[in-house]
Amino acid sequence: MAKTYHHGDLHEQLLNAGELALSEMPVEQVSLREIARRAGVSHAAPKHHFPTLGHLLGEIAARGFRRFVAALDEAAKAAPTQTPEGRLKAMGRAYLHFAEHNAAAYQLMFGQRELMVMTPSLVTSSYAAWTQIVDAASSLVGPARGQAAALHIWSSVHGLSLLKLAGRVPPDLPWSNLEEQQMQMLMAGMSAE
Amino acid sequence: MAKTYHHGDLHEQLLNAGELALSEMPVEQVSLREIARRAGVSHAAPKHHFPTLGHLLGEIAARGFRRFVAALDEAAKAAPTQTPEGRLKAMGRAYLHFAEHNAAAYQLMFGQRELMVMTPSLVTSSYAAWTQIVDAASSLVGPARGQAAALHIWSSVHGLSLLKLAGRVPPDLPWSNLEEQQMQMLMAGMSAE
DNA sequence: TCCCTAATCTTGACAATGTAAAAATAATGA
DNA sequence: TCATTATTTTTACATTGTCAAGATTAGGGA
Repeated sequence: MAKTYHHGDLHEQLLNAGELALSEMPVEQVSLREIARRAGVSHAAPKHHFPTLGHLLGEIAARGFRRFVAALDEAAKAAPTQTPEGRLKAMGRAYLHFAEHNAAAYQLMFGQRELMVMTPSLVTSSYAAWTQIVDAASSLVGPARGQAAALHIWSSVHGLSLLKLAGRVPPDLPWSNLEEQQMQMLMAGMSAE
Repeated sequence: MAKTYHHGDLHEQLLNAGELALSEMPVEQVSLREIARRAGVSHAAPKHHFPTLGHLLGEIAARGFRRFVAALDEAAKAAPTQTPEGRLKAMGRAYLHFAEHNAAAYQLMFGQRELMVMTPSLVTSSYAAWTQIVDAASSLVGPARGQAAALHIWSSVHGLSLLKLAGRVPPDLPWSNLEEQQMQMLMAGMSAE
């Protein structure tokens, strides 16, 4: 089913336009009409490809999760010290880096945007991100404590990212040191017990 | 300057209506017109009390932070074991409880709502929340490491709250146990080193 | 080649939002 | 009492997401 009707795969172009918009403006400003505008079509054109804005955003978020998983995976493989802890630290740093440099996308992926629809591909791709962290955590603390440890990692890094994005980290704190300290405490908490 | 013009202190009533709305509907649906509607005035009436929706939301968030600080303070005072760790744990539990039972308010306070304005009272009340946690953390790990520890606590509990609110905590995990485990790892991470 | 059907896109409309300006109303102060 | 000022309402406008009706175009038979 090769698609080349009017615009040649508008479905794909809408996703691209959405991602581009998300990289250039805050998540709140990314509207259906804005995406359609960027794709060069009328404001109602997306209707036939995505029933609702929520579905379009859901697909964009799914793409984000795929990039996210890939970034963490790559970081783990490129970790300087190839131990469970070394890989986890590398993933943590990659996580913070991703959130900071893909702020709007990250906020869409994890945000409380009520209208975003849990598309099947969003479910699977976000679940893949979760299992990725569970696996990495399990290799450190064993499978029995894997999920709890993963939740702890995720909470910490997620919370830190959001506090930073929301500007709630006091600006007088030296960030570069802080990031390392946070990772340190995180690892210590899991290794203990 | 006793205020009893038309509605008898509409300023206050708008804040009340806003808080009530926030307790009855998701944060995304709380609009200027909705708050005005609940206060029984026209949609443009708030203009003379709050120049913009962002200012009104900012004041509501400030109130939320005051309730938040009070709740954590009370929890610390009522902690069963009056040690730095005991108080911190009680505060952590109170934090999670507040976030869960004031979901919309919490999401407003910490959310990435772009339009919310950092009102002076919001700055001071949110800073009060921060120093409250720094103080509690300092009493456990000493003032030198207080800020870093506070950030770690905040990140973890904040992240956990948001993951739960966003429905990203896998539902097959037993929450009651998890909450305790998370606190355990959190404390272990700070106490180490 | 022609034409019909179905997929795709545009146009126009509706209700809702935040904000601004103008008009109306009520309270204050002389 | 009355003019001034503070407060609220009424209109209006530019946005937004979604829907329904058209117009347009592509595809596959004849």
